[in-house]
Amino acid sequence: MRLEDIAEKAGVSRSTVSRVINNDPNVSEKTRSRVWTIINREGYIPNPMARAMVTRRTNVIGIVVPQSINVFFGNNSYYPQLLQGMSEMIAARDNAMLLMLQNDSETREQFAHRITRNRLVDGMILCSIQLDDPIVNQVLEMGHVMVSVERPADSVKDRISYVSIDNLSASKRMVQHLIEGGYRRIGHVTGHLNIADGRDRLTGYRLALEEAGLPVDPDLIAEGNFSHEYGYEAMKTLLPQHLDAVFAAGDTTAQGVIEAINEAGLRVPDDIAVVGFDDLDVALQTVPPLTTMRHPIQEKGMQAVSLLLDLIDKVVENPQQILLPTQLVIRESCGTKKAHCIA
Amino acid sequence: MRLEDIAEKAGVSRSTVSRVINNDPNVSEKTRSRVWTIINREGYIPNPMARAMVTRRTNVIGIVVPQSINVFFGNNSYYPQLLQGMSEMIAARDNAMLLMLQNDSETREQFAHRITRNRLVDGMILCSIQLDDPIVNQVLEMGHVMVSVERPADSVKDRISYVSIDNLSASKRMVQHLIEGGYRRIGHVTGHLNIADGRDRLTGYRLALEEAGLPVDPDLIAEGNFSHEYGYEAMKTLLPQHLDAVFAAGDTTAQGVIEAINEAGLRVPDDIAVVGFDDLDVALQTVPPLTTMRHPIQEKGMQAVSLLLDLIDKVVENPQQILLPTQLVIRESCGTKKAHCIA
DNA sequence: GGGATAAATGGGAGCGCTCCCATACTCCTG
DNA sequence: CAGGAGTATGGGAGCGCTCCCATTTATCCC
Repeated sequence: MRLEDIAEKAGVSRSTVSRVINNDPNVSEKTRSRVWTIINREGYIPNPMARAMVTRRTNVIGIVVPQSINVFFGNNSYYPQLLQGMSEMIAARDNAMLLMLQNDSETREQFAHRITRNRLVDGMILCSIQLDDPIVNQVLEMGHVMVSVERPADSVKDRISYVSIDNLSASKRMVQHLIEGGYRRIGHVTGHLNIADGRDRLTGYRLALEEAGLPVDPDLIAEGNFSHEYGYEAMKTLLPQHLDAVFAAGDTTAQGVIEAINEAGLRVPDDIAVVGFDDLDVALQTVPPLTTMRHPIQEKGMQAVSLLLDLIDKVVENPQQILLPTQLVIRESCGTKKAHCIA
Repeated sequence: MRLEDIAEKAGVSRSTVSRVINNDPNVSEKTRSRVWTIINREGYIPNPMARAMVTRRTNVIGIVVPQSINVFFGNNSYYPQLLQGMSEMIAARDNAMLLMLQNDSETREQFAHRITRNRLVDGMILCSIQLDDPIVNQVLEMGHVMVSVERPADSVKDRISYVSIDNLSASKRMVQHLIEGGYRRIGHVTGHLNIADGRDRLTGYRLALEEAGLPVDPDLIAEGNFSHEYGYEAMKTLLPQHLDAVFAAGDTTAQGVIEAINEAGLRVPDDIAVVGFDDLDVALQTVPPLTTMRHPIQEKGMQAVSLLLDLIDKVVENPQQILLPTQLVIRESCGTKKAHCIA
């Protein structure tokens, strides 16, 4: 069933049917309703390719996930929430979502090549890009419209729109809360330091200590990558340092940290306080429940899509920066609840 | 850059360039290499819409997930593995993946309507469809090519191709293992009973008991839905029945079951043996490690894609059924390892 | 070496839409 | 009631490819 067939059945021209479908005001009420009747009766659906051919818009946007999916989804509610938000907004704005995952069988370069050669999408959302990620420049070079859900490297900051949070201030706030709680030897298990989120959280940790006049001791910092496993391993290396508190750059990491602490026969928060970041599902499953920094992940996905579509429609211009609010959520793992400071 | 521009630069016709791109053998080696040189130099990439317009193939396949993503990905490695497999095969066969998720803001009917009206995809893979799912009939009605990764209801079995495992035999085998281990009061926390996987596993449980001459006591069966929470709740209702073993229809469910058992002050497997199904990541994280039924989830995703593309290409005909092998993995949670029966 | 056969190439038509311009029709106003 | 502004409709062109058929060029064998 083609548009032309509908035109014939309705006794009007192609143009008129096209106008009806595209809500052009220049159609008489009478004609409009007659055409709609036929369209519905015949179950006509416009051919998206033919449409895209002319309009140069497919209404498909790409979600680029430059890591094997197992890393992303494994026991971690961050990406599901992000994707859910994107999916909601994509559907609301009548688009479709092309998921571009890096496969185990391909290198970063091959993946970058594969996605940049995709001429189907109107634009893409880059998830968890690394600061020196070659994908960014390649996507930029190919002239694709894009939005990152991660602060981009400074070198490309003025060419890339993004939606994120103020990781620096938020993690600084988190560490300040520990300091206010009376802790002095505060360790940090970092996130992935090649991802802005991870690096900025480390910077925030440093700033909080410095501003409080506390030393920033490299021996109290262990590198992680947001994962449970690294949290566990990193904490084991930190244990001999006799910390009184640990700021883990993510909740999943914090879970691993708690595990290592318990395994050493110590208790949270009595022996060592632990705080996380993100307020994922897991923050309520740890024992004790995790003090963490909440931010609207699903909302981030929605805003990213919305921004991308606005950029595509040229209703706004590159580069846009949207920072979403964060909220300190105090639970039992930081041990300040019953103590002096209820922030 | 259009195909025609390449033709001009190479001094050949559109047709010849098209032949080169599509690997038509009827092009001289000399011409072929000259054209490729120009294509690469100019960075030409064919317009997929124009191509799709003529060939009636977009090389995009839809992955239909008729549940909110949180249900799917939440703390559960099943879907990540499945998606990963699909992604690998989709890339290998030079296609793209359109992810169609049911949103929180829409009903099942709205979702079905949205996806069936999609004229972009060449075919779709249905994930975890329910036995009476209206989506199946609607997709069928619209004439979309599809593959299910779940055994479809009998009423449509002869019209739907699928890739799955023999859930019935596998779960029967699992329960037989418990029987061989000497257990007699074996309970079952079911999966989602409106999904074939869940229902078939219940049937397998029943058959195993019947064949062993044991009674099938409805009081020993509690309904779950593959989730952790339901496993926990279901087990609490089962606790008064003095079971000596429990077959959980999924590993995540088993995790909840173990939690409930521990909370009641009982131990696994000494007081109650527990077995799961699927061999997800979580099976190694429970204490003790979970005896479970392994099946190749990633492979399932790959086969489903491969089958779908073959159906689209008409190299095979509907309906095809592919059943993948299962493997009993014996760990500590069933208590048979040190006992008489090492199956 | 010439005719038959095969290989290589070119160009028209058409996929199903949208967009633009031309035309027809409506209605108001002086 | 003529004229003009606005409203409604129709039809050609073209988006960038592929496919088919016609034509040209190379190859082969007696």
